Order: sequence, then C-alpha cells, then structure tokens
Amino acid sequence: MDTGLLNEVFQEASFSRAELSTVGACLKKIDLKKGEVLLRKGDTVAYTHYVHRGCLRSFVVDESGKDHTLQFAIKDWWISDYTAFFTGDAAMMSIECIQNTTLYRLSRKDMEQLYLDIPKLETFFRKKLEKRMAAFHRRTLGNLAMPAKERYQAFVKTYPSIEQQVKNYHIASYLGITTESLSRIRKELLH
Amino acid sequence: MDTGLLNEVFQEASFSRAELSTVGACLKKIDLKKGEVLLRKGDTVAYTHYVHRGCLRSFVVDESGKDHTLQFAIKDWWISDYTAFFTGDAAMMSIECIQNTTLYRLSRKDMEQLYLDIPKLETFFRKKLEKRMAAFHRRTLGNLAMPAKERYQAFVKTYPSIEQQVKNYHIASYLGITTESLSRIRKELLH
DNA sequence: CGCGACGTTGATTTGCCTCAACGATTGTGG
DNA sequence: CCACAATCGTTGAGGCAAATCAACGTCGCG
Repeated sequence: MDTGLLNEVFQEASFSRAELSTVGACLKKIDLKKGEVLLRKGDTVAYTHYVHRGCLRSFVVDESGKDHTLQFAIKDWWISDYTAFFTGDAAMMSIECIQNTTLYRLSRKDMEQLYLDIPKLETFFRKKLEKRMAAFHRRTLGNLAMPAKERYQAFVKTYPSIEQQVKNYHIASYLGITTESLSRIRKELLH
Repeated sequence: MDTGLLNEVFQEASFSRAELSTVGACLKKIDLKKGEVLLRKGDTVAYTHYVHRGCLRSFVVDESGKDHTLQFAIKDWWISDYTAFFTGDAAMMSIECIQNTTLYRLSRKDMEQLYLDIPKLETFFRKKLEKRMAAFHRRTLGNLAMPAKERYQAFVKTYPSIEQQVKNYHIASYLGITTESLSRIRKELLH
C-alpha cells in the first residue's frame, strides 16, 4: 500500500512513517462489484473494512421479508458488524455493495497485534467505535422521536453525499418507510 | 461490603477473597427513594451502578415532550449512560428510580485503577458491556421489524420479572406506544 | 426497439394516536 | 378505618400518517 493512501486512511491520527508501514502490511485490498456480498448474516466476522471507493450498506431482513438498511458506508468509512467482530458471535446483519467498491480489510488478529505494537492505533479505532456508537444511538433515538418527513430531512442534512449516491429504495429502507412514502415526502418538500 | 454480597455481584467471575475485598473497598452503597433521579441528561457521568434492590429506568424526553424508556434495571443489573461514562461527554439520557432502590456505585477513576490491579475485572466488565450492546442492538432491530403487539410479547418473554414490577405507562414508553394502545393489545392477547 | 428496473401517483386500508370519559386501585389525612 | 382524592388503567370515537395494492410513466440498456 502506498504512503499517500495510508496517510489518507489515518489522516486524523499522527503516525510515523514506520508505524504506517507496519499497519499497511496488514491491510489487504479487495475489489468488489455492485451486488456482491461482503458479509452474510450468520458468518463469523474476521475483518473490518476501510472503504476507499464505492458504497456499501449493512442491512437485516425481518421474518416478513422486509429489508432494513442499518448503515451506509462511503469513501473514508470503516464498516463491519462490530458487535460480532468483537465478540466472535455470528453476524446479525449482512453487508453488500451497492456500487463497485474498493476496500482495504484488516483482520481481528492483526488488529490485536497492532494494538500491542502501536498503542496509538487502539485509541484511533476506539474513537472510531465511540463515534459510531454515538451515531447509532442518535439515530435510534431519532427514529423513536421523529416522523418520516423529519427523519428524511435529517438524513439529507447529515449525509448529503450518500443521498445523491444511493437508490431511493435504499434510502426508504434506511428510513423505515416504503418507496411510495418517500416519493410523496419528496414531492411535498418541493413546496 | 460483606463477602456474601460481593460474591453475589461477581458470581459469574471467579475472584479471590483478596481481589473481592479490593473491589469491595471501591463500592459505595447508595439508597434512593422511588422518584429520585440518579443521573440527569447533561451531567457528566462519573459512576456506574450495581442494582442490589429496586428498579430504575433510563430514558430520554424528545422535543415534543414524549418520554422514551431505553432500559430498565432490576436486581443484579449494572446501569449508567455508558457512552458518556466512557467518553466523558455529557449524558444523553436520564436515569430515575421507579422503586425504592439500593445501589452500589463504582467510579470511573476507581475502575481504571482496578483494571490495573485485577486484569480479570476488565474482562468481567467488557463482557457485561458487550452483552448490553448486543441487547440494545437486538432491541433496535426488533423495533424496526415488529409491530407493537409482537414487541410487547417479546418484552414479556425476555423480561418477565420486569413486566411484573413496573407500571403500564413505563412499559408503553419502553415499547414506544401509548398506554391506551398497550391496554388494547393486552386485552386482545387474552383471546 | 422492447424489456426490466425504478420512480410516481391514486385509492383504499390499517395501526396507532389523540381526546374524552369513565371504572379501579392506591394512598392519605381526618 | 373509612372517605375522598389522586393515580392508574380501560374503553370508545374519531383522525392521521404511512402501508398496501394497483396502475402507469420513464429511463437505461441488451
């Protein structure tokens, strides 16, 4: 992995050239086409993934067949089923590509070792995780509190770049409404 | 704190008598009456609490004044705003007693020190936290996927002892419905 | 060109909420 | 220990947001 890309991945932290190269040796590039599945519900989760290009979504399908998008991940995001990644349990969600995507994956095992070699890295990932948890928490509370129109507006405001990249039915599935309802909400918002 | 109680608190783990007494020295007993507030939204969170007797709930109030119960805690549970407890941010939720309650509290500072003295304790709490996160995750997914009647049935099945202890309006607030709706759901479930 | 995937629109239904009234239960002061 | 109030739970009527069902426009692509 080249230095420029590594600087991009870890831009927020300040790692030495040597540290970056240690980490870089553990990252493996993965190319996936639109529609390909990165993680299937029930799998054990050995990796977390940095998104360099493209877009993915994590989702669950309930008993009645309805599809619920939990998160999108675009450039510069990390994605995995973190509960399963850390506990070793089977994945509760699936992850698929909704565009052609380039990832760099990092295994749990390498991560443990890197934590020992480069303590700063543990802080880096802990902060990522805390941010993710807080975001998930906010989203959950938002879902409890807000009607669909406001949830949509909040989504557009928070993730403008995602809103432009993904299909309507994925946004609807993220908001927990049907494509028809989303269509009507959008119409209404054009005055 | 007496040995019997300490054995109860840490029953799942196997700590030596000396270790238990080290931990015990950091736990402080707190008695609270029904209605008293343990943690207020916006507070910084210095403690986590073991519930020895009674019942509490964590909750948020949204802009329209609606009350949303996030979790109940009865005997043998630990409760705090863990996101805030770990990050040092202001609490996003409040916690109040819904029965007269006896707690044992542990400060973040003592916890850090105990982790150094008794590494096994870190594992003990990490597992607690992972279980809590997974439960919260499942609940969130359940809320997305299930109608109110099924959410209620799932709640009764998962937490039968809580269902018997708390008021209907707290259960309704946990399920995200009104007391009227809960009343009607219950009626329907009696064939 | 024609087919499939996607988005929109309309008509109808449904689950839950709101508002309002009324029993039941609990608690408290006389 | 009773009386009365407050709290809590139930029931009914009416309304609304979003779902469902169904049909139709549009775009991209073999």
